[in-house]
Amino acid sequence: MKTFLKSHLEKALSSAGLSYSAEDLYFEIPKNQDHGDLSTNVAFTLAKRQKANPQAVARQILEHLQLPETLVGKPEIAGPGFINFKFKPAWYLTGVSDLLKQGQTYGRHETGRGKRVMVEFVSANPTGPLTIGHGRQAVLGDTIANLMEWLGYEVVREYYFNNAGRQMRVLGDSVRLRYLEELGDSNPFPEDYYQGEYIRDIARDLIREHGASLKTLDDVTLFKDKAESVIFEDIKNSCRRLGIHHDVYYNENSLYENGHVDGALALLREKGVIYDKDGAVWFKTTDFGNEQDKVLVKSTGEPTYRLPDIAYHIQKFKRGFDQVVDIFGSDHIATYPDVLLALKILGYDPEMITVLIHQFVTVTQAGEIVKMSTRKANFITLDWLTDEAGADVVRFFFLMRSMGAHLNFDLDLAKKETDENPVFYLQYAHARIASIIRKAEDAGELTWTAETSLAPLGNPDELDLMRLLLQFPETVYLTATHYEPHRLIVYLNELAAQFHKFYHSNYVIGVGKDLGNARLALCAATKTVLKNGFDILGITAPERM
RNA sequence: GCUCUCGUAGCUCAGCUGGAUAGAGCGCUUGCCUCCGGAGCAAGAGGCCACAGGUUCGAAUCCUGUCGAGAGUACCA
Repeated sequence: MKTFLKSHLEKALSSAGLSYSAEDLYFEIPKNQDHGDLSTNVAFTLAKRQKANPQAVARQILEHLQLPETLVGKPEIAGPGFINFKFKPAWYLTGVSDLLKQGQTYGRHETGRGKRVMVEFVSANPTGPLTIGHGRQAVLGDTIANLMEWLGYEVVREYYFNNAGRQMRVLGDSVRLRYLEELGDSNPFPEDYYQGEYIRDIARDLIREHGASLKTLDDVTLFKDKAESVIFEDIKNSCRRLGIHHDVYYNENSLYENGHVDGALALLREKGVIYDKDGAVWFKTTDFGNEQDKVLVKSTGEPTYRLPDIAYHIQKFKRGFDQVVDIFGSDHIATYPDVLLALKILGYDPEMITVLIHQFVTVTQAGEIVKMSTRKANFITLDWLTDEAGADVVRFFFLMRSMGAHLNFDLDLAKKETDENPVFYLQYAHARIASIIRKAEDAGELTWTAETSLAPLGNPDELDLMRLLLQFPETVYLTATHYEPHRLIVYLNELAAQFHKFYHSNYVIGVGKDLGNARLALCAATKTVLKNGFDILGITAPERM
């Protein structure tokens, strides 16, 4: 709808002899419907540049603007120089017919066709169950991946993990100590070890499988491996319950085995941004405006997380991705600038990497803030939340706020308010439409197809509903390109509200065949858009509730 | 100390390259079920958009400063 007007406007501008650039042509949907369906402030932008009166410029534009009268009404100049466009019903009718023809592909785009994008998310090391914080990231990542698919990209969902290093040794030893404890040997359990009950569960598993035969084993490898496989399975299951899967689990260790870590260091060294001091290897980030140089390899010979991260991202591009999306919690906010800097030095375009930082979930219970820490075991697991609220509610809840905002999760409210959760409002609209369609078709009176004549539609409720339906493709596009899933929820909410409003004063059944069929088709169109939106969000579209 | 994110209704939050009268949900008040699903609809109360300056035709939105919240600031990840 915008591109249509845009091309006409461009013609008008050039025939009026006004110079413009593509960015000048911007349309917005006015908040106030008296201002039409679309509005442009192009007269302001051009007037500013030429130091002219915006209203005069607007008049000049309109003199040269020719639009098909069957689709668009006469544009009007309003206020200090806005140009407002109002569409005629015919525009909506053809739009909704198209919608019905496209069905479940309505809202998809081609902009990413032939391009590959990787979305990396969760990437929690297998040291414990996923928490609510991980849950937010998991749902965000999966939904952003869905959105990229709707833009036409080929998407790979990736999980990066590390099963080596100190953390994992501590994990293994934690299991070992619990194992001994369960067998009656009490040992002091260090405070910085993993305190969670799940460690004890794993230890009991080992007793079931091996009895006391591991008692004299000092090497933690077996304990570590067992913990890793049990926990990883648990993590995957937590994701699965929310409809989330990963295509690739990328092991940090493979970067060492294939020489990519050393390779990355060597490349940086060639660029002269590396030096040795105090037995460690340093990255000269101060040359690029940083306060401090960063260590890439410790004096122990062990690399810090930065170096494998750099190597990993080099591999992402070598593996042929055109675009990379990384999703981190705000606790990783300091780590990515060094990685991006290194990639830039090595000649990669940092624009190809989109780093999305989401704020943490703060959990309150009985007015108290619950602190989350995997190690302290004072955390709330994602599984628990899924048990309590259900997958749809969990997904929706994590998506409904912008990721830059802290998400306040009131547990008491989440538990007792499930009936009034906004997700039900949307799903109810879908179920209600399904019910109407069933009833109308069962009565044998009404039918609809993509060819059904929508001409009888035209009252304000119907036009408002159609207007919103036709905004869906653009909403998907904006939601995806801004990586802001909550925008789609805001839109779907508006759509559901408009449908309920339409429903209350416009009968489908019992109003005659022509109008009935047309309204039935409008219901079907609404159902399609809701369903397509739910698919992107990953929530179910119930036929009955 | 420094960096990043944030501050909008009683609460939780939207507000699209800066646009016209600042919105939604929950909670509160009041109406609406002989009729397609009342998990709904309609109406109402509720605001110095943290504060102070600046930029311009125009600021919740951009810039500077102050205050307040969160995260980061390791030879931990």
